[in-house]
Amino acid sequence: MAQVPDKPSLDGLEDKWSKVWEAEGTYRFDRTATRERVYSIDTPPPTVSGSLHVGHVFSYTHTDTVARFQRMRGKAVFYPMGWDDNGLPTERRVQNYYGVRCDPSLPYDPDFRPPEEPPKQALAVSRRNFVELCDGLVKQDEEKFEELWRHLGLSVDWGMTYTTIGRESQRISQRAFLRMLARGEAYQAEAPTLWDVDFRTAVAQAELEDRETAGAFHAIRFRKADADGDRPDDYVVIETTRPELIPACVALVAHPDDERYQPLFDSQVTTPLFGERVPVLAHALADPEKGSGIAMICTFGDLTDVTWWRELRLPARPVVGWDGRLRGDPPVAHWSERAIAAYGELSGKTVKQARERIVELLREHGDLLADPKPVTHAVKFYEKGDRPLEIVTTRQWYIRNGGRDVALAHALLERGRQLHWYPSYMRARYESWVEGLNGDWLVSRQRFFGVPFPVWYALDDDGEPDYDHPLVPSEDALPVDPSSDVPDGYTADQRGRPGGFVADPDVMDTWATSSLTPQIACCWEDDADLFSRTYPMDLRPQAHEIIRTWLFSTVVRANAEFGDLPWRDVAISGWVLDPDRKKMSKSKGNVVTPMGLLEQYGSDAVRYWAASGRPGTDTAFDEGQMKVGRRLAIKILNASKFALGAIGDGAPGGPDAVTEPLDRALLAVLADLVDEATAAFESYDYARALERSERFFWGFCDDYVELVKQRAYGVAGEDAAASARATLRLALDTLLGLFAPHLPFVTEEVWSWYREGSVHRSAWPDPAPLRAAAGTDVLVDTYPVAAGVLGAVRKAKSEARRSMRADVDRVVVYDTADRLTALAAALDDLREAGRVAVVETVVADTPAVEVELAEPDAA
RNA sequence: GGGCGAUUGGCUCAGAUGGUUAGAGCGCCGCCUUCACACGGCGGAGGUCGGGGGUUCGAGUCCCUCAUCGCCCACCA
Repeated sequence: MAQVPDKPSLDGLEDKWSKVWEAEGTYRFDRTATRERVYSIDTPPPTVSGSLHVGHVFSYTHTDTVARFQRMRGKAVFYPMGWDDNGLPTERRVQNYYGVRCDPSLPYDPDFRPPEEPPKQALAVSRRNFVELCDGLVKQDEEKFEELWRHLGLSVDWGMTYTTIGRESQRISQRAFLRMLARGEAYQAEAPTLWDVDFRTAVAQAELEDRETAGAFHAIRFRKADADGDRPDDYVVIETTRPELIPACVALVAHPDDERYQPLFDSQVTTPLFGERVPVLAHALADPEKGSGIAMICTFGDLTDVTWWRELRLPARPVVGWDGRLRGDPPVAHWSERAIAAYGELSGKTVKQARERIVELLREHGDLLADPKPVTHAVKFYEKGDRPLEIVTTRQWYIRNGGRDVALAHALLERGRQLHWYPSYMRARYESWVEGLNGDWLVSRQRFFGVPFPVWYALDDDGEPDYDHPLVPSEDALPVDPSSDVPDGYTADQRGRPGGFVADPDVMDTWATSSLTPQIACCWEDDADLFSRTYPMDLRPQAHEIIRTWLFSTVVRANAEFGDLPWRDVAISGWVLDPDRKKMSKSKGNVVTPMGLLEQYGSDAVRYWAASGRPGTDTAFDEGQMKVGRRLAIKILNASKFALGAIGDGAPGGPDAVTEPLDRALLAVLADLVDEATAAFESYDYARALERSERFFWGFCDDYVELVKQRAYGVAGEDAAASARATLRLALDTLLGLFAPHLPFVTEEVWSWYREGSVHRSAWPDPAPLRAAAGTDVLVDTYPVAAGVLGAVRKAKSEARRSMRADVDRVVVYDTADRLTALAAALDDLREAGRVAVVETVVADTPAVEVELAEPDAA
């Protein structure tokens, strides 16, 4: 046991205790615990290709308070940390950091070293070299992240970290994929796909966002095919924001009930400039209110085009290539020379350039009927992208997620209802997402730093891959990299040869791996013993904006593999907002670094701010709250120091020593507080638990400690002193326990002054002994009434501008008979604390306190 | 367009299942160098709870409606 310091301080507690916790294995998971004793947490693996900001500190603190609570409740807490280093964000960071780009056609260079300074022109490196650079950089990042988390005091078992690009994750990710493939839940299809032209990869519905973008309506005339003159009546006018797609036009479409266009249905028109004959068709999705009420269908301008194209069984005339430029060859072979020349004006241009050029051409030909009408409209973007998405037909892998299967969608909605949501209203986001799915989950990405699809294709005699019968490895061979590993029955030299094989070139989307974090953390199939003790997990903590991605996809995977939920509870945390109510921005987050805050205010203080944010609620970034937290932590040091000084070195009395009515009343109130804090934590309301504990604690310091101070020193005799000391000891133990999940450093520091072991391994406060000490006949009001009178005495002294030590001649308390009876037992304490000579009580309907101060000393 | 959430003193927030004069903290003002705490303590001023209507003996707390803000979702040519 350590000494109580003369001058307790918060400085250095983080270093001191994080070292001790590491050395003692305080947070190590007990692998012998059976499932019902385990509390397992599916911690979000932070993206390491960036920096941790205060938003991370905020939400990870929430989870940590819950972990600490459950640990004190006697659970073996399974709380591993993962690092999400897989995927595009890491690729982008590596490209910028080293000034390189990946060129998969290059051979591996084992001696490659990145340049000291990033070159102006990005250096092309092989895929394997690129992946090695990624691996190296993420390791550096992960070390920094771990340091911050330790400083913050996350009670993670640091012996159990995983990374989403690690071997284990790749194995589990590939295994889960192969099983879905075998069950028909994963499939590939060649279909129109949302495509980012800068990243040159397909993207999934979950990664889309709409952005208001400036555009313009162009009124364009299409000549009726059977027109014999050049009268206005010979034309149909459409309005479009994408005139550059006219060469990709395959039909016009109007609503079946639209009388303006009914006569035209099934007739033909010709496209301007290109003279292609296309039909006029009817479809209910066409909106008579929009534009001129008739639209051109192109392959493909937007998702509605895809629907029309599919349902009306139209031909495809794609013009936009993978690079976002118009393709070199015209989409139709039989075009006239004039049409081919017109297309030649567009080919090779970006979509934007082509649009400008075709508008000029249309104007020259008189097919543009008016100046373009500027509009602002919502356009789909990849959430990490800079240019609007195009729709390109490609072969991709999909996982069934209910987007094309009503029965599966219902099953997943049902899973959502089985899950316990905290706060409960967050479930609405899950449901609206599932109900709005418009296709299966596209999981393949044409990128490099990710988990490869464990698949090869046999090449026929012409060297064409047989996509319908993919070659797969056995599970015990996983993980595989098909670009270097060879499928069973083939030799390496058959790669790419007719009659040989070829690797699937794609990697899985990040979410395809992170949707398996419960399986990865719990070591599915790789450690059956651990898995049986930890899975399905107890808690998924996460932010609300990734309900549609991370949460939903995790449910999809667990439902497919195990027919069950991956966890019982989900706790949704809010965002950190700037003081001006905007989501905390990256730039802002870099100005205010988490480590700077932790050093300035102390980790407990920053945790206090975080833990004050109620579950699911966006919270303003507020250094003022950190100051308050720091003050609370210091108060805990000092109040504990006093309490321990008053208790003295002798063995503390147990509950039996508590005899004084005021002491018994305090413990009764404290027992209620324990119940309230426990209930709050059980429903993940760490903020409520903190707020109630804090409120009690300040009253405890201001009122109770002041009331019993003199008695504890012995002015009222040994028994009365022993009662106060035993109560102080019980209250101190209890309060440290209640605060331990929120303020782990200061509570551990105080605990070490007078107890063995860690407060974080001690039992969560139990109200039963407190109630036993209070007794069944306790007058609970004794404490609040006495505290109220003491407050009135203080107020009188303060208003008289006198010292709190000033003497008081007489106090008269007016109150109800019951409350005065409760107060009676604490009158001696009240006189000592307030330096009051005489206290009188008068039964009255209206409570009041009269205070007569003594004359100040003439001196 | 649909849905969810929020709207309480200058600021940031509490106010379970409706019930005495609506609570904190910050900031502000004043006082107190008190033997746990000057990285302090004590006290004060300051809101009638976004607007309107309703239910009720009684509403910040339930219902309706409007407004503003934020977020989620949606096949916006």
